[in-house]
Amino acid sequence: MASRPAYRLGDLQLRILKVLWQRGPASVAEVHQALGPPHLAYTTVATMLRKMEARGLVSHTEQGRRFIYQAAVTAEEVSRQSTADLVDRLFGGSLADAVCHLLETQDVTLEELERLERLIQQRKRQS
Amino acid sequence: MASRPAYRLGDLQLRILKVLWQRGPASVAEVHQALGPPHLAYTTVATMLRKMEARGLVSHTEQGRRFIYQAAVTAEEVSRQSTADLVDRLFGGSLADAVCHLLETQDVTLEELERLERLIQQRKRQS
DNA sequence: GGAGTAGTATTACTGCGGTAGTTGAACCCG
DNA sequence: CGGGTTCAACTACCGCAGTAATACTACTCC
Repeated sequence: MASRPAYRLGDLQLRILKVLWQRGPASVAEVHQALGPPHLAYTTVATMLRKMEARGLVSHTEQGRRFIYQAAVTAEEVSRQSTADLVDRLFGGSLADAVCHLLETQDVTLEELERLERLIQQRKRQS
Repeated sequence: MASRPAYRLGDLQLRILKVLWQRGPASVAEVHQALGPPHLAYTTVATMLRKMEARGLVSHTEQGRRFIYQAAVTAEEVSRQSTADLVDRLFGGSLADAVCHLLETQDVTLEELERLERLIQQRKRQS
């Protein structure tokens, strides 16, 4: 069920999820380490993980007295939701407008342009 | 100065800015009305505007005892910043990855694809 | 068994978006 | 002049991200 109310994640939450996506299940200590400098307090990470579990973003199992956390949402889901949210908020849901804007205002290399071209070709064939 | 710490705007803030961008300078009452249903309390809008002014997002002049607010940031700035922020947070700054993801996970019509194609052509000529 | 250690639980505080009630000043109208 | 209206100011409260200190618990090792 679901269609959870479109999560808007904070910086730390995202960083934590990235760690879990990359390394799979991990203890608090591992996540804490993996976050790298500037190092937060261990308890900060633990607290955040607990809050995230309450929101259904991660889940944990116990291994002895250690908690092993793992992501409960996929990177796909999060990216998809977040980008859709932004496109919606800023561009009234028009994906083309959004991409337009991206191409117009951000720096793009020629390689990237060509990559996108290929992607579009491919996408066109699919429809 | 400057390079303000990358604003991450809330929903209401964005909606208010959109009103101001569209209609130009406006009184609280006008903004309030323009926001449309479901109608917030008048004071909610007034409070938000004051908070936004404190953050430099809008500014006001006085006309009699009425405050006339106007946007202090442009739509361009906000879109640019917000999208860059997202691309950064989610895709490690890679614009191509971001667009890729957009094309892969969201629905795109053929028309949009063709529009994008033209845009890319045009962009290529520019570089 | 007692000390240290590793780990979770509890609690707390800041900042900010969002929401709104209350208050007080100024203005207008009869 | 006095009462209703309009407006901004002030205050307050919720929820949540972020941060962390403190407290409790259990395990380990001499």
